[in-house]
Amino acid sequence: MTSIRNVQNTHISEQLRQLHGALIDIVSVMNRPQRDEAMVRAAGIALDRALFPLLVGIERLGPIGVVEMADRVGRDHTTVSRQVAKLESLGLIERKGNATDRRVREATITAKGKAMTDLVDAAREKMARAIFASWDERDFEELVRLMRKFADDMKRDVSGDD
Amino acid sequence: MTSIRNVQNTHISEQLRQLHGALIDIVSVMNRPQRDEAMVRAAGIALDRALFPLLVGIERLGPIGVVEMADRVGRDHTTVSRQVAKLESLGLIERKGNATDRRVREATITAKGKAMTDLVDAAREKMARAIFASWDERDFEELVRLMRKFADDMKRDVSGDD
DNA sequence: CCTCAATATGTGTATTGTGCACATAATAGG
DNA sequence: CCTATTATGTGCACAATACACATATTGAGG
Repeated sequence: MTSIRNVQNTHISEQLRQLHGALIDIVSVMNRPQRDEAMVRAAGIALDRALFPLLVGIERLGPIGVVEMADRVGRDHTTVSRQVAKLESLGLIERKGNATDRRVREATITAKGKAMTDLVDAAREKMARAIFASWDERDFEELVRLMRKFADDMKRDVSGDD
Repeated sequence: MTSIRNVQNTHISEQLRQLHGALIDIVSVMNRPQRDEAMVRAAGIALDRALFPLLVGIERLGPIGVVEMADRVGRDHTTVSRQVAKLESLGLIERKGNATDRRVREATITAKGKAMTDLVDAAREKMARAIFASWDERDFEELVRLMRKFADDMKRDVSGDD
């Protein structure tokens, strides 16, 4: 192995560590005393901390079953089963059996639930616009493109050899 | 407001939604049955699920106090206090009072703890290299740069008006 | 120098969240 | 048809978490 190659490898390792650090910071901010929850609470609605990611996920990915959702959030399917049931009883989502596979009971967001995620989305967008206000357009577009690409390749890789 | 401006605003909103979607996917993968934990478990060591993010955080950010760490992970400081105490009793971190402020007991990773995070880091780097194998160098460098910038601006913004 | 609000850490205790063992229903493939 | 696999769900014990409260220290004013 040439020393040039070593340098490059070292450089990539450093870059990867940088990237991981940035991801930690981002997740850290997203974890803050649950900004979303605080938001909604301020709007007069209360929702258990644990239910929020699920509601958002169902809005984004629905109709979606319990198992797939559990895989997404990294929790046991029984845990998610209970939480989804709670969201249903609150009228924030509804479920109906899938036509072709009657084992799955797909969850979809209701108007009431959507009203809630819309509030949160608006708050998030406002925050995001503040963050990107000082960015030039090229960088912004590039971030979106590369982040999307990264997420896709990550998913592909994980499902591939796992 | 001109219609051109509307189009731009709509475009940005779409981009932001894209970005948020990508972030959800990324966090989703990072949440998988705790890849890290599974890794370490495979290496013969067992560590409570909840302790892992803290150990990694202390390795990255240490020396660091309980309150700041709690802020990072979005948990109550009392919860983190107990978890850090557990990490200490396991010999994975150590703590010493800060010289100038004797209220804080800063946590630092030990050799034993470092050995553990090194294992995980190696696994993560391997995974990351697989993901980026098909990327051209420019895109990769740009992703790192922009992600770091994004994380920094995000932090700045949050601490600013919160 | 003294007082008091603010900050960092920690303990007791009740509640919530979570996973495992297990069960049922439906599907898919010999 | 059987049988292995998959999706969902319940009972239960335990882990994780937050709230109320306590102690020690700091720092800013008076």
